[in-house]
Amino acid sequence: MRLSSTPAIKPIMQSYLHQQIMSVLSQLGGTPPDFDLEFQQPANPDHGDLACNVAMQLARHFKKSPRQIAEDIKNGLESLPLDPTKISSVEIAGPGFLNFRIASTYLFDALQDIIDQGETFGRTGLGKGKRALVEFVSANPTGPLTVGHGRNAVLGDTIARLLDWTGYDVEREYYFNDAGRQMRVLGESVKARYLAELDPELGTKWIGDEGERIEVPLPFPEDGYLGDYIADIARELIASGEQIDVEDTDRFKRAAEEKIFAEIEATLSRMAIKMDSYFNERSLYDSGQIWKIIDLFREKDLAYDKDGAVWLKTTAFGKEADTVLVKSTGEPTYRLPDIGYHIEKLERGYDRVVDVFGADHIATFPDVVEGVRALGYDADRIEVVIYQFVTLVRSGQPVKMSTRKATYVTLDELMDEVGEDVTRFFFLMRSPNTHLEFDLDLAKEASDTNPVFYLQYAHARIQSILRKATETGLPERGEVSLAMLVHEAEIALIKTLLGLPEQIARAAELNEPHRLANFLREVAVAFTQFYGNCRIIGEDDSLARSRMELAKATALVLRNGLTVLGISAPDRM
RNA sequence: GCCCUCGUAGCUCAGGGGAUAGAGCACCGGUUUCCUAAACCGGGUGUCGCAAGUUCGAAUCUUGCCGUGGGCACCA
Repeated sequence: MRLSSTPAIKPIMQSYLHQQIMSVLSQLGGTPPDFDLEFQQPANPDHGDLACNVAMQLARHFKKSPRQIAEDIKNGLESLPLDPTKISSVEIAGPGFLNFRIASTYLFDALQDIIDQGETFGRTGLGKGKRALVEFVSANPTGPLTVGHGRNAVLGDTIARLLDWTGYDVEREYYFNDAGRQMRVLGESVKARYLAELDPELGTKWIGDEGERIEVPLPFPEDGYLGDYIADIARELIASGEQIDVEDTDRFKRAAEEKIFAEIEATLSRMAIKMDSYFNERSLYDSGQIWKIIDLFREKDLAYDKDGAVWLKTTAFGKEADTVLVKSTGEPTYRLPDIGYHIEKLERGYDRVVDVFGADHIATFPDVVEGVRALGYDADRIEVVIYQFVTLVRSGQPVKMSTRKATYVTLDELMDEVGEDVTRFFFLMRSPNTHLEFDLDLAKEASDTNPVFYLQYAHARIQSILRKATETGLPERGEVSLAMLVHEAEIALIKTLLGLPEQIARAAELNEPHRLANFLREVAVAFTQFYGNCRIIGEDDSLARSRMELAKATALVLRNGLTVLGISAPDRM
């Protein structure tokens, strides 16, 4: 039997051992000034539950061999002595590692603790009293959300959930701009379709590059939006019977914005995503904040006029060239409102300001962060999560998508095809900074080859066992003795379960939800090994009940973990 | 040309300066009078892109080179 690794033990044992080892080291003659102990969890179970490399690190300091130092520390620890209800053994191995094994009584207490904590197991208080803002999606309402937005949405929402579970007071915000060029073109696109609907004799023209030529009504803008939803909006306007002044392009824009925003919210809602606030870029103009920022840059000699435009000295931030803040037309480039927006967020007092951006922003956000910093704000509070692009794969071939032809796959279509849970999980299961290959065939497969089903199945199976146990007459109440859980699969499972809080905390700290997804797979694997080796129904009542407690704790860990990922934990499949 | 990402098994990818670098898929073989076979068990020879450097120790940190993707507009 191959047992899964034990990612859990470290925080439990570490603080205790840290104290004990430092105490021994001071008896042995002390440590260098800025020295601190390092612990790690061995990949190999033969190396115990926790290892310390202190002997190797201090070989030079003590002018002794690492193994000799390890021997001295071990002797020192044993004469303290170590608490046998916490640590069951200390061994020296390899070049001088100290390998510690956790006492099983400690594990049983910890297991009881999981059960007692129930739905709150996994929560930690690292962010207690702190506030975080996660800004994500932030697509201008020019069309339906696409697969690419989906990765953004799921990452942002899950990061918010992770922060919530680590004690932060979290808000989700959507930033958009309804006053820019994109939205103007959107209004003109709708207007052109509207006119064409009213007047079938209205001429058409061809736009686009060679190979991608598309027929559109004559008034259609060259870079207009081509999706069918534009004509739908136009037809709805006609059907509404409203008298519209066709010169009032803004009316078409507003109609489009309203309709599209409602659809975006509905799409997000399918994935259990709800924004707390929407921030309109326009408010930065209305408040005049934007122009104050330029003055501040000028005062610091970081902005100047040239060729009728206002330039930001990005060369002062290490860039090759300066960049334009305000065009000669008087219209700011995106940098200026972006800087303003981030200052606004920092002034709202958040301890962490997380942005979720696609890879196309990778080179531009540093201008914004450095600009904010240059104005005296604590830009270290800004954390930018960059994710790489998504490729859909069907039958081993990439699905061709073209924004130009509006032949992209929408997020709704993706969810229609593979389901909401699978959509969320697939967007989360890879590190944000790796290019994501979304295999549609795998996503639709209802077997253990699909990682989502594998996790959900483990949960459903536990619930099934618990139902069955009740049906077969196992008394609800009775003696439970967790100390009966001595099989190596049982011990390994307990150790794995204990890792949930640390895994969530680490994923939150690094803004990397995939860590939790990977951890849950380990839990499911460890449970499956337990399931294969240890029966519940049919055993003596007290052993059966003890194992049921372990199974319940496993279900809790799976459900809590899946909840953080925004994925359901079904009782039956 | 410059900046940023990534480069790990046939494929998709984990990997927090540590011990013999892992998982899933695929492929091969086995398991069902037994709590969900939507399952389980067994099977891994890889220049961790290449080369230097730092370190007791490097897939991990530094630098250079090669390759992928993204970006280098008075677009966002």
